[in-house]
Amino acid sequence: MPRTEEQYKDIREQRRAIIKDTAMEMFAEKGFAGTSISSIAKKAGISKGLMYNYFTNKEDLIKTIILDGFNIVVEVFDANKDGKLTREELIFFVKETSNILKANVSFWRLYFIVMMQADVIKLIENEFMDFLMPLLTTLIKYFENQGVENPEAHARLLGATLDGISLNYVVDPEHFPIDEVTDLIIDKFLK
Amino acid sequence: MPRTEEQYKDIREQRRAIIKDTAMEMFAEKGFAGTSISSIAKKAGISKGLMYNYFTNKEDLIKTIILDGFNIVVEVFDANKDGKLTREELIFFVKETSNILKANVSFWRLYFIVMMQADVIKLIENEFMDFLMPLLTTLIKYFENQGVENPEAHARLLGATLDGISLNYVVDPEHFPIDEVTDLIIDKFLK
Amino acid sequence: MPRTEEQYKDIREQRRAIIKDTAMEMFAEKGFAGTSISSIAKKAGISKGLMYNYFTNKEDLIKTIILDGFNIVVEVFDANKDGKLTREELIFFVKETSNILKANVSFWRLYFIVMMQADVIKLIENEFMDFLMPLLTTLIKYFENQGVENPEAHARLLGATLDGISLNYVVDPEHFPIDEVTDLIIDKFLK
Amino acid sequence: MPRTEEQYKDIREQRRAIIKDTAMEMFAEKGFAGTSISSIAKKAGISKGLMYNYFTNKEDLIKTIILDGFNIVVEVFDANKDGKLTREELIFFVKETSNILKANVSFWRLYFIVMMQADVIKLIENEFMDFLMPLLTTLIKYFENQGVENPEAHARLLGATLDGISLNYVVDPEHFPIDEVTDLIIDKFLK
DNA sequence: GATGAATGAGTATTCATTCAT
DNA sequence: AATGAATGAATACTCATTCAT
Repeated sequence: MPRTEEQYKDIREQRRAIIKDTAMEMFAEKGFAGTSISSIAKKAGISKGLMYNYFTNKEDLIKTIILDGFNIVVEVFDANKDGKLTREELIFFVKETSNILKANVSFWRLYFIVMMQADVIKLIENEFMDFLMPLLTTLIKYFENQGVENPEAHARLLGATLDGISLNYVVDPEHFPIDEVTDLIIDKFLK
Repeated sequence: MPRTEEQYKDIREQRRAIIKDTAMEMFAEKGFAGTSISSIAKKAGISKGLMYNYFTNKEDLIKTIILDGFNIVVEVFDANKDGKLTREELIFFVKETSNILKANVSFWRLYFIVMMQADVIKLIENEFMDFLMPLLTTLIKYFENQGVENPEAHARLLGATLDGISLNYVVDPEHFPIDEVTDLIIDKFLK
Repeated sequence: MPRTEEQYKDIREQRRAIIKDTAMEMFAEKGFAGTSISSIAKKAGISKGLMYNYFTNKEDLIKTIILDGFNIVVEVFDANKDGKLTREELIFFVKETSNILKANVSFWRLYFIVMMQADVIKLIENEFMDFLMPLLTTLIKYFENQGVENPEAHARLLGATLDGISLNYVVDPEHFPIDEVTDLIIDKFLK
Repeated sequence: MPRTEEQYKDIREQRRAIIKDTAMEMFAEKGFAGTSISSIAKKAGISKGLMYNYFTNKEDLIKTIILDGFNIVVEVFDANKDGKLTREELIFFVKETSNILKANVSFWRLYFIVMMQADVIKLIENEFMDFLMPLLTTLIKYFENQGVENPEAHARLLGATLDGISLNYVVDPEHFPIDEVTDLIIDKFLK
């Protein structure tokens, strides 16, 4: 009996996930340019040719991986999509950032490593900005409403700080005191 | 008659400088793996073959560049070598960080990119840690002396924040308001 | 649908044979170092890249060719694998050498020319010794059992003589009286 | 005081000799293609550019070396030019072969390597044959006078044996017992 | 859908040779 | 005569991508 359309779709999606996971691991390990399509295929247990059935090319593969990560973040902050931010929402936002990191360190470790690569950044520059700017605008508005002197500097500093924390945690999750540091940010920025 | 030894030395040093500057710019622009030796040669106005007269290979070139910059950093923070930090010294430290970044964006861009690449990290891992750990220790001591509740969290947060700022500035130097953000850090952490 | 495993195997074996034959001819004509991979590819009617699908590198190619020849010889002398040699076996051995040469002069002509090249010898030194030493040891034992005064010199001389005959025959098969010379060796060494 | 013309000529000739000796050693060690002009220059203690003042190019250098050696050989066997061979002369001939080999292994190593390369053979083929054929004829006559059944087979076998010995010795001069083997030939063929 | 053979442009690197000084 | 910087063509090898089956 042939598989149902549903089953085929499931197989495809599982396989896509395997390819993406494998690729992310290898991109993190050897760099984007240093990882060949055929080595990913081999490790993922499929043929080279079949890779192109799932992703149109190498660029598509890395973009998909990166955008998947964006989407997770975007989804989490869905609550703020109205463009307005209360103090409580922002505190949630900050805490949630650390929770997401802690919940899946290994994924985000790879994610950061992959994202930092110059050639990768170049590929997703536009999408990255499309994702980042609304968040930044919302933050700036928040600090404006708080009546601080330099709202953009505040917003940029908070963003940069969250980047720095993520990076430090992800590089050395065992030693970086993420909970204390998170509390400290809230204390410094949001009290 | 051949040129004098002095003349040959001058030629070599000038050429080496041109190659390093050009390479750094391109590595920062396109990444290490994404920049070919021949494209550097072309941009530097010399032949591909001559590159190998000045650097034994691509790895030698990137290492030389990284270590050159590393020496600059070590020299700048030499003042803090006593291991004790006053508030004024720390403020100087923070400001100097942004000054160094601004003074040579393209180098620090490359520097960050390189530090993120797993296989390149291994090349200078040891030297990097030898440089970083004393700074962290000194920072922790500073916050201990300030009598804050969680000195390590403060030190880590400040370090992470400087990382995040550096990263954000380096990725988009035209838009990131580094001076305002720097003032804000001083205001938040060191007042 | 992909080809069957059988089909792929057939394709690979045919291609490998074509590449090896072409390479041997060119190595004999222009020397190992003087023959480029891409020129072999062109003459074999395939792309440069495909060469590396069949042989991991140039060294692998020459080694495969040389070891193919060893294996033919080893197989023929399989009968002597017990390490003991009767006079009859040794006579068979000597006669078989000339028979093998006569049966495929053109192959062995190329083979000798390729084998004589210093850079080639260097690459297969170990394998060559692994192949040669057992034969030599067996020969020495034979002459020991015959009670001659200097068994190693006898064994070496017989080996060198067979080399010289092969070389002379292969260089000029039409004029070199291989049968008479073979009979003479048997007469001189094995009576 | 400037050097005399004579002195300049002496210096040139000494330098040419040094270059040739150095080159021969390196060609024998690493093969012709595997030895770079600049490595010869470095080992000979002169600049790369000056090499071209002494030899018009790499081919000129190898040809000069080969023809030099060829002249040595012709000179040594001049004594046998009368076409008649006594047993004592033939024994001297055989012994002299091994003496010449032993006296300059690295040259003969190179010489054999070069003779094996098809395109180089064509350069000196004629001179080589002019030298070899009379020797063969003389040998055949010798065995005729000895009253052996098949004089040509004897002459060919002796020639081939000397070739084989030369080859084996030159390939592995440290282990090949050339003196014992030489004595054995004399014993087998010339007693 | 699936395979892996096949392509060709691209990469780092080497080296004989030239040339300004 | 002497130097070594400079060139550029050539080489081994890689890899994203295509395609016949």
